[in-house]
Amino acid sequence: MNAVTLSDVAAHAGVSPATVSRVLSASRPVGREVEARVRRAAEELGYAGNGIARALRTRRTDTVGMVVPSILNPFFTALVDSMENALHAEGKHLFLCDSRHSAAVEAEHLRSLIERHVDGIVVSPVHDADSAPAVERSARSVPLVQLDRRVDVPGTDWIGLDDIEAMKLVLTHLAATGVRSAAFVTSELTNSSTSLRLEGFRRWTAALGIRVVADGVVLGDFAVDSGDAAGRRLLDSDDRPDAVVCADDLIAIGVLRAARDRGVAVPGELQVTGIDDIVFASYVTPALTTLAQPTDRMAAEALRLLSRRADAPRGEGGGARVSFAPRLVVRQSTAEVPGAGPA
Amino acid sequence: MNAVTLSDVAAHAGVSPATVSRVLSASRPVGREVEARVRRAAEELGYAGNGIARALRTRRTDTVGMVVPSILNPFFTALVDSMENALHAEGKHLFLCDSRHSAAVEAEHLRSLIERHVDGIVVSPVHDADSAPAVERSARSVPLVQLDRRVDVPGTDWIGLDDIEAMKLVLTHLAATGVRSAAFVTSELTNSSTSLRLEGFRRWTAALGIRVVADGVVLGDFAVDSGDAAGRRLLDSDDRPDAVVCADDLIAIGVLRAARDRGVAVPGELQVTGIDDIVFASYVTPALTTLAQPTDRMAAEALRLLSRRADAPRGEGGGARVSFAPRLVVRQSTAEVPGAGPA
DNA sequence: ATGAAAGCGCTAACAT
DNA sequence: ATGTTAGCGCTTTCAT
Repeated sequence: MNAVTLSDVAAHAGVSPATVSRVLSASRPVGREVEARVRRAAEELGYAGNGIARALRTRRTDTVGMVVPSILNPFFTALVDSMENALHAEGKHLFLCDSRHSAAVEAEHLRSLIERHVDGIVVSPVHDADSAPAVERSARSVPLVQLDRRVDVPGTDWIGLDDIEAMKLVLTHLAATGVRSAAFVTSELTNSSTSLRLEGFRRWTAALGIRVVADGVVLGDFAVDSGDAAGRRLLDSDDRPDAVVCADDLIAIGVLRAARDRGVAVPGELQVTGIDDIVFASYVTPALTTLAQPTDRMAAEALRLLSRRADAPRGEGGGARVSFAPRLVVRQSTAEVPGAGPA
Repeated sequence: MNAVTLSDVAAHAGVSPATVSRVLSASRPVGREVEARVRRAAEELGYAGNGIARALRTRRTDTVGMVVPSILNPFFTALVDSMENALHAEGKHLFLCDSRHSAAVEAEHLRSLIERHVDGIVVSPVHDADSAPAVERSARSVPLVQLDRRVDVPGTDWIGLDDIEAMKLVLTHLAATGVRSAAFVTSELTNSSTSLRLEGFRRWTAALGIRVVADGVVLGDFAVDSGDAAGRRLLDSDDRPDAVVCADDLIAIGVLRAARDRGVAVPGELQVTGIDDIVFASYVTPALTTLAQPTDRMAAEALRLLSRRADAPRGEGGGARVSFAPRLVVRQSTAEVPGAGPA
């Protein structure tokens, strides 16, 4: 519909296209009077510019692609928001892709992003194994960092949570409230977060002398319904735990619902914890004790690593692994710590 | 990093660039043997293609831009998800922009999308008045439809909820449960949804003989904390309503929290309703009675209108206004309808 | 069925 | 400080 080109502006202002380009991109000094004429011409014609042509020439799109397992998961929504903020501050833009938990869709998105020549890619791979080939291939043609989840690809950077530390924080808190036995509810072991959190759970229950109940590790999805089902199972068991530690807040909210349906008092008879501190964690009843992830800092770090890769000569180099410690947010789904006075 | 071009493939296969293009885009018949040779060459060289160059030439990007007030609002998250689904089905991609409730940021995003030559724009304008200039300007250079919220710009299409019908559904239900007085909590009157919902509230309370309490229309934001504050105000008032009708689920969740803090039983002493049926509406206590929006159908309709505009010669034409009726989802925040037996 | 050539709109050498 | 020229990688007439 709009077809005003840079050459049109040049003709209108009586200068060369190069001069117009210099004025509009401020890439080189230009005479005061000429500059004014060019600006006025551009204004009069309603010149809009063509980012496609510019990108073809400069080989930069000022765009970063982001691929997440599902934007419907509030944690990823928050991560996307943090990335958008961070990019906006640098005048860059975000091209968002949703894998809908499918490695095939994810691979397709990655290919498309590379074809679009984004300046970098931030990806949270859906699957430990299935995601690896596409991630590896992509990392060869564009700066790429993994965020939150990761696959094992040599020479790529990763930013995420210190999962072991996360489990330490949660279990130490629970131990202080008097918990003697616990269960762990998480997703299938097909992504990195899950595996590490389970490892942390095992390590720190052992270290703190908390007993893991029979069938005390339940695998499902990162979803409320999955947590609900797991909760029922655990509550109906003969070996009911003092606490259910969940690998994310959605699962924890499901467990809370199961407890309510079963008439089990939280935190009186059962304590429950999550991870992520999604917005709704504070709105459920009882409000959820969880671990907050510093998504803003993670996003900033992701961008830093991305531009480092962009500047690097061609450095495969070692893959950086930057993990952030979460912050424990104590709410009403866990019990008071004896001796700890009220705030 | 990757620099394999179509010409490289052509040279490798011993054919002209034109032939390679024809094979890879299947745009014209090509000899069987030649085709095989080209495909093998592309494969061997790891040819990826350059979407920028293609877009420059074809003037199509297979990309639709979407601009929403805030992706952190779960309703918009759902809308984005629906759009992504619909686009994915047609092999197109979504370029998502978040206005963070700022008309200035929104205008910037719109400009950027046009510069990127997206094939179309779907926008939910943040502000009745402030958003208008940029929306109007954008609509002149690219097919554009408004979704959910709208500004008054002649000749642009809009898809959204039938807000009057929405209020009718809610209030009819409340009347049936025995509600005699009500209040309405919404955002400031700076966006289209709010104004229409308020109008519907006024019209249908009058029609159904429901009294609007003193100071019974409270304005704030589409946010939980805002609903919480409004809820306290209404509950502390001398003229406490039987029901609080909220303009979205976030507000309603805030009102529920206020009721709990004040020890007011829901739905016994106070009934509460929302709009949107966000995922968490069913997880709060008591689960929220609300109106579900058919976001998938809305997204599909948005795309249909978009391509209609793309095909149109240059038709300003009349702006279509397509509104969808919501579906009432009755949960525990409203009372039983007397005489209506259990399901 | 294939190739040659032009050009999408812009920027970056290279002149002057 | 400004203009001239070439060309980013692709598709698409127009020839053959």
